[in-house]
Amino acid sequence: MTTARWLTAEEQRIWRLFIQACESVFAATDTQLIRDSGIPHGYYEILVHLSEAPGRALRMTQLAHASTYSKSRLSHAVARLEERGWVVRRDCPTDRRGQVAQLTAEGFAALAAAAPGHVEQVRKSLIDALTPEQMRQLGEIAAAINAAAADSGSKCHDADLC
Amino acid sequence: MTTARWLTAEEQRIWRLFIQACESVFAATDTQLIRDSGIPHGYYEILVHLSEAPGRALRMTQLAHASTYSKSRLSHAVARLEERGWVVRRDCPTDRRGQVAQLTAEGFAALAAAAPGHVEQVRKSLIDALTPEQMRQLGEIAAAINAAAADSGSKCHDADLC
DNA sequence: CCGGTGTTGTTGAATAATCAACTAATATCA
DNA sequence: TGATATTAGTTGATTATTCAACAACACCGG
Repeated sequence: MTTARWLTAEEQRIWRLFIQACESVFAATDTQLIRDSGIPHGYYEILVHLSEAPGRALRMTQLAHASTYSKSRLSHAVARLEERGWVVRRDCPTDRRGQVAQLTAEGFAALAAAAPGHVEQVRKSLIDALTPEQMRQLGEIAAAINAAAADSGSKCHDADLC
Repeated sequence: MTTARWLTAEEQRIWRLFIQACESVFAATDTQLIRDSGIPHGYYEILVHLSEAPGRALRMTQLAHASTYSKSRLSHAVARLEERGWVVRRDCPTDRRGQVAQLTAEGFAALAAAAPGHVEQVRKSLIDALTPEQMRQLGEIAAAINAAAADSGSKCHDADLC
């Protein structure tokens, strides 16, 4: 590596604002979800992805990818969701190694009960804070960031996330 | 609360892009820091704030606020940084309840060694992915989000974070 | 069909974060 | 002053996450 280009004062300012903004949004949504529904945001995401899948069921690996969970983390998380009765694990019919996580009626009900408050909080923390133009810009910025990550991720050899 | 306004498809798309973008940036920076320096990003932030403080020292509460750590989390984290020899705790001279966390020479050296690689990663994950105009927009967007959080936070009664 | 290789998912140990309870010191105010 | 409330910070228990090792199965070439 050649001499590192240091951040300009402006770049550093924006970087820190960005960190703080992300943390404040996620802290607010997570706090609201736990307070009103007892569901941490990570679990909420799992339930959402299951609820949108055909048959409200997904293979563990697909679910992990959709929720950006590692396989291990998902395995532990689904175990806890199973204890709550919100998810069940079934054997995969086409691959005997595989497991299919399926949302139960109770899980769907819990999600349905939690969603309105969560949506309201997302509005408060993010959407209502921005102008429509800024929302549009944020979409493009986020897409650009994700594209860059996907690029460098293409040479990723990490155990779980590729 | 009246009937919740559901998210439009476009709002939901942007919200998910935003979540994913934040996760990809923080995952990348954290992975790089741990791989190259053995310092998780949260610890790095603590070291940075100390390094910038007068005397490279800060009261625990100020440090917690600067790093958006809860008091308990900071207390545990500083204990671990102390084990590494990067920080020392001293009694506060003006308030006998207080503790002052001070960066050691070793801690400063560790930070200095880690910084270039970290900066490089921030460029890769965020800055180089965006146009200068988008960086400017991101700064304003983040500022707006933080301002909204500060507003609703003004009625916050949480034990730690206010 | 058999052996190597990659994939799927789980497990338990180690590490980290959260939560509630607590000590000790300070601030407030009658 | 003295009673009470606040604030600073720590601690230990609970819970969550990561990490490395693993078992079971699928796939692929000979």
